[in-house]
Amino acid sequence: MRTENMSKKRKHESGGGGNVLKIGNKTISLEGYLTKRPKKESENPPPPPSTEAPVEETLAEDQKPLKGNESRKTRKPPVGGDPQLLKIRQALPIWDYQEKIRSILEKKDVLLLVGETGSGKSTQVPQFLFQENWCQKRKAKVKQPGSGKEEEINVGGMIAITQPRRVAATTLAHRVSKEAGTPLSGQSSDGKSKRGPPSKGLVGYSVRFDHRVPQGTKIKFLTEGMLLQELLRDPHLRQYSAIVVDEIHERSVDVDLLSGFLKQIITGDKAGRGGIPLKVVIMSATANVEKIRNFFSVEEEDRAQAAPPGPEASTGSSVEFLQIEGRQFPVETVHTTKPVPDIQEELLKTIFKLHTEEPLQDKHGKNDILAFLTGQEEIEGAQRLIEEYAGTLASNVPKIKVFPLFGQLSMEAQHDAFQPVKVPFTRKIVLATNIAETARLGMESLLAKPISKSSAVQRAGRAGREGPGKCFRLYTEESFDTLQQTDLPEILRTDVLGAILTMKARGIEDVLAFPLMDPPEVESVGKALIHLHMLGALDGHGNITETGRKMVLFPVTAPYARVILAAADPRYNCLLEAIDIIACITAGDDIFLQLRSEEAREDVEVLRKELWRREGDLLTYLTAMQRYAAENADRAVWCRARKMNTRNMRQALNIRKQLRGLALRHGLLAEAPPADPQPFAPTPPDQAELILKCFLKGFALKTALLMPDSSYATSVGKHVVAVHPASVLHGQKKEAVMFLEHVYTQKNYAKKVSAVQAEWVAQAFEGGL
DNA sequence: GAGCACTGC
Repeated sequence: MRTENMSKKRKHESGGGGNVLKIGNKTISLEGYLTKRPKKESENPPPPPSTEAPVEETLAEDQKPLKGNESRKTRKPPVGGDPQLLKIRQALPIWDYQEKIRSILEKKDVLLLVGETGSGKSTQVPQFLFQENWCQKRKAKVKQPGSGKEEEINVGGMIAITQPRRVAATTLAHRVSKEAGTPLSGQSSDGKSKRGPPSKGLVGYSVRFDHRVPQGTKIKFLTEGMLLQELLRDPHLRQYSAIVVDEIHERSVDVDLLSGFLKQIITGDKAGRGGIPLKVVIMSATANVEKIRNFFSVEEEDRAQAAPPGPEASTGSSVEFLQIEGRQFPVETVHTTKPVPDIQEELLKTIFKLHTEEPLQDKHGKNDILAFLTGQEEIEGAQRLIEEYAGTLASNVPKIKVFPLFGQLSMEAQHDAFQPVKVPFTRKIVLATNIAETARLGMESLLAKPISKSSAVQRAGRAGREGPGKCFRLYTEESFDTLQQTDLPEILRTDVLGAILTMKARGIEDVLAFPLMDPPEVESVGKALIHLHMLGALDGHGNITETGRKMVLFPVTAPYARVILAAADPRYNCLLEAIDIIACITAGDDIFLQLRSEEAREDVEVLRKELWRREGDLLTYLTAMQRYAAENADRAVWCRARKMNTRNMRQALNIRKQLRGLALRHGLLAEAPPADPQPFAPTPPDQAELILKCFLKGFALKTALLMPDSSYATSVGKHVVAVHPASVLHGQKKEAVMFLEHVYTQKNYAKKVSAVQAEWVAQAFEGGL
């Protein structure tokens, strides 16, 4: 049973995979919640593949391409692996389509595959394809760009499968390597890679902070962002024979950009790949794929541009379409008959009606309840009310155990929400934000979004994955009818600054001509171009500069990348400090937890004030990072004493390490900084001034001057902004402030605020700092 | 004195 609530959240479906999920070092079992496999199998998890097995021999046999006229019918199923796993794989809806998929891709370069979550497409499609003839590594001749000399290179041999999120990529890779029966090891960026000779394996993955690509990898899972990064070094994606783009329906900016680059590669002249085509499989969990299909269909004009029409030009370039039929239990969807005046009350009524009327368990499993709410506060409120009311129930009614689930909860608490309740005669109720929707916890679910009808319909279908289900929409059928058909893709909702720089750095001169499924407004592209010019990433002709090329090497937004470059300049010489600050800011939510009560504030006031700096939030972040890194004892204890977000501080340290490494590799740092812990020494005021001037290089537009009436007005546009109460500069008057973020809520608020001098701001605009 | 959620390099 699911209860859903109107919410603006992004939806998401997880990829295939098992019912056990690894997050960092933790293994989270989804059993008893949204179990994907029949009970029997999940109760008897197959043994891990033995590392003693003759892996190399297996590989040699399995990786053999088909010979000449070898019959496909007689070929063994791909990769031995575990026989129990093979049985599960054979039961997947996609299994019966494998010959069809192979035969399509033998003839065509592009396949659009629609299949529900759980159809097995993410795990099986790459395994269906890696032995194909076209998927083997080949020698090819390409002309060198400058000299025109011919050079022999390797093209192809690997399949890339992109995922929107890291957890999905790593989880799927683990799953597929198990199925394939080959170890998933190799170079790990965390320095924990195993000793001894590098192992061989069919499957690898590459995500930020974590790369495991064993020797002989044929199937590589990566995040969309990571493939975009690879595109910088390898514009023709020469190491790949095929790219599988999974979860394209989510329409992230990254997947939209990736689609554009892939379209250019498949419609281009292929000279950069020595004439060897790149196969592309586009996978979507939603059926309304007309736009995607049209986008990848090669129009006559595209083809004419790509190559002069030849006898074979009219075949082989169109998009093949294949829909996988899923298995579905019926889902009863119920709307309210009239608009709900109080959503909280309606939620309670629905939950308790279900609780008293529905059995705790039926033959399909437990009847737990999952409800989606909009935010943490709403969840905490609902939990209080439910528990209060549950206490008044008669003793013959089952007990209730409520599990809240939102991003700010500790990993342990999030983990709890996925465990079956151990107390007998008790129903589990999970109250979640859209965190439960993401592959973060590997669980697919339903969530009504007022903006997307198609996904609401799709989600309702999902309630019937393990057995008949019910879906309660706490709004009327009429409001459902008013929902938009689909979501607005992210690229139309957000700033395109980063997207434009991504294109420019990958050789796109005319960004307006770049193929996109949903091109943003020309005006917003123009604004981004101007902003990039101001940042020094583009020259007067709109061409990428050396500065711009260096900026894209750093995994931060363009303004932060500009700050990093400025900080590396000998005139400023504050790179390590800038990196510390940027790491803290980009690690997620604020590293300082918001304190609600006066009491909580008093508890940590003394310790927090040790970190405060009169210069503002940036220098405060710097102090926090330096003290945290200097901490020799338990860093988690250090965080808790100051009510700081432990998870984000750990993440900040990861980012800091990555940015330092990149700075070193690209010559911004002469030598590696000394290892932690280093003794803390406060940053002197003149150094603080240099740091703030560096940030002005990236954020000159985000400055405001003090007005005679004590308000602040932005330097450009003269909009009134107020310093956010979470800032250390709240309530203070400074002649000018720089803010890295702003939100418009009750007021126009500036966040991440620093005190600067009006003169510095003027200099930043003149570019004369 | 505030307040939506989540993702990526």
